[in-house]
Amino acid sequence: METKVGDWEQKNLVNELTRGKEVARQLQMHLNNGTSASQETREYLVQKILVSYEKALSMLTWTTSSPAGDHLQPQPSPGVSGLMSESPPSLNGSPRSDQDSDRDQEHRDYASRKRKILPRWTQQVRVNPGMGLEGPLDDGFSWRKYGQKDILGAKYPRGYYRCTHRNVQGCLATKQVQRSDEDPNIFEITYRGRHTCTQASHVPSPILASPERNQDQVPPIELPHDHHQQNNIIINQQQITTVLQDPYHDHALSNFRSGLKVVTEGLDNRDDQPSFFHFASTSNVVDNVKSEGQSHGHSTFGTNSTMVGGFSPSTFVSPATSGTNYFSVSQGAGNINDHDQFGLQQQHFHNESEIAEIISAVASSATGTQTVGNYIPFGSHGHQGTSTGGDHFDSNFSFDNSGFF
DNA sequence: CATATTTGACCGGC
DNA sequence: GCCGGTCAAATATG
Repeated sequence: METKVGDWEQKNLVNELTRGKEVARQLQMHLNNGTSASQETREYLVQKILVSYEKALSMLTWTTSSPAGDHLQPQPSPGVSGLMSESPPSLNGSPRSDQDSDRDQEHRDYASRKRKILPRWTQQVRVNPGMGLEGPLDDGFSWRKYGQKDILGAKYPRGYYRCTHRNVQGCLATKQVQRSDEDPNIFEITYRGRHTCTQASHVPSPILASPERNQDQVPPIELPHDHHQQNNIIINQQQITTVLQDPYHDHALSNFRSGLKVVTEGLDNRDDQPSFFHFASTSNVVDNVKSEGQSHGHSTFGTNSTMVGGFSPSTFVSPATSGTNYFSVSQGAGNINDHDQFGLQQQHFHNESEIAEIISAVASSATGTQTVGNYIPFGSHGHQGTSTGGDHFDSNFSFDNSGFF
C-alpha cells in the first residue's frame, strides 16, 4: 500500500522540479525580452511553475526519502523510514507515549491516525488588493469545504477543505485556510496530506479553458526571483470563500504591483494553533516553544522554510537573510481569469509522524496574542455566519457582504 | 436533479 | 470541560 516510497516518487519529484525549472527559464526569457510574451503566456508559465512546485512539495512532504540530486532533503518521511520530522518534540518532557487506546471506532480511529501521519505544510498567501478575492481561488485542486470554525484567540474563522475526490478516489488531502488578522490580505493555508487523486496530476489547461469551472485554473501568480538558489515560493490559492470576504477594509484595488515580503515565521505546533507570521522585524508572538531543533535542514527549500518540528524561537524571522525577501509580482493584472493575483510565500513544512503527534502543549502559551482581527464569516446566503463550531462564541456581526450595497 | 456550502452536533485529545 | 477538527443534515446554487 502506500507505505512504500517508491523510486518513482523520487523520479517524479525530480521530474517535476526539472519541469518547473524549465518553465521558469522560459518565463525568464520572456520577461527579459519584454514583450515577447503576452500576459497570458506569462501567466500560464507561472502557473505551470507553481503547479510543479506544488507537486514537488507534495511529494516531498509525503515521502521524503532522499532527494535526488537536488538539494532537498527536508523532511523525513512519515511513516517510512527515517523520519524525524518535525514535530516530535516532546513538549515538556512529557512523555508521549500515551496510550492510545484503541479508539474503537474504525473510522474515527482511522481518521485520527491519519491526522497524525499526514504531512503538513503551511503557506501564506497574500492577495493583492484589488482583486476580487471573493472568488474561489484555486490552487489547481478541487476542494470541498467541510467545515468552518473559529479558533480561540483568532478572530477569523478557519475554513476546512478536503479534496473533492475523497470519496471516490480516497484522496486524503485537506487544507485549512485561515485569514490573518492583521492583514486581511494574507491567508495562511495549511495543507495536509498529498493528493492522490488523478486530478492532481494534471496540469491545468492553458488559458483558454472554459470558464465554466472555476476550479481548474489558477490565476494568480507571482514570481520569485530567486537569488540564491532556491527560494521557494509557492503560490496557491484556494477557495477561501468564506474567509475571504472581508469588506471591512476593503481596499479597493490599489495597485497591482506588490511587493511581497516573505514572512517568516515559525510555527508550529500542533494542529491547531494558528500562529504564524510576522513581519520581519517583529518578532513576537510566537510562542515559545522549545527549541529543539531537530533536524532541520536548512537547505531545503528556502531559507527558512523548513523548520520542522522544533521551532526555535528565533527562527522566525530570520534576520537578514531570510527575513524578508521581496518578490515582485509584477503582474499586471488582467489575466486570464480576471481575478487576482496573489503573492505568496511559503513557509514551513511540517511532517508528522506518529510519534510526533503529541505536541501540544505549547500552543497554548503563546496564544493569544496574535490573532485578532476581524472577519466575518459569511456566506452569501444568509444564515448566520458564525462559526461552525457552534460551541459558543459567536460573533455576531452580521454584515453582509460587501458585495453590493 | 446533482453538487457544493453552510452550520450545528459530535468526537477525540488535552 | 475546553478546543479544534470532522461529520452530516439541511440548504443553496447551477
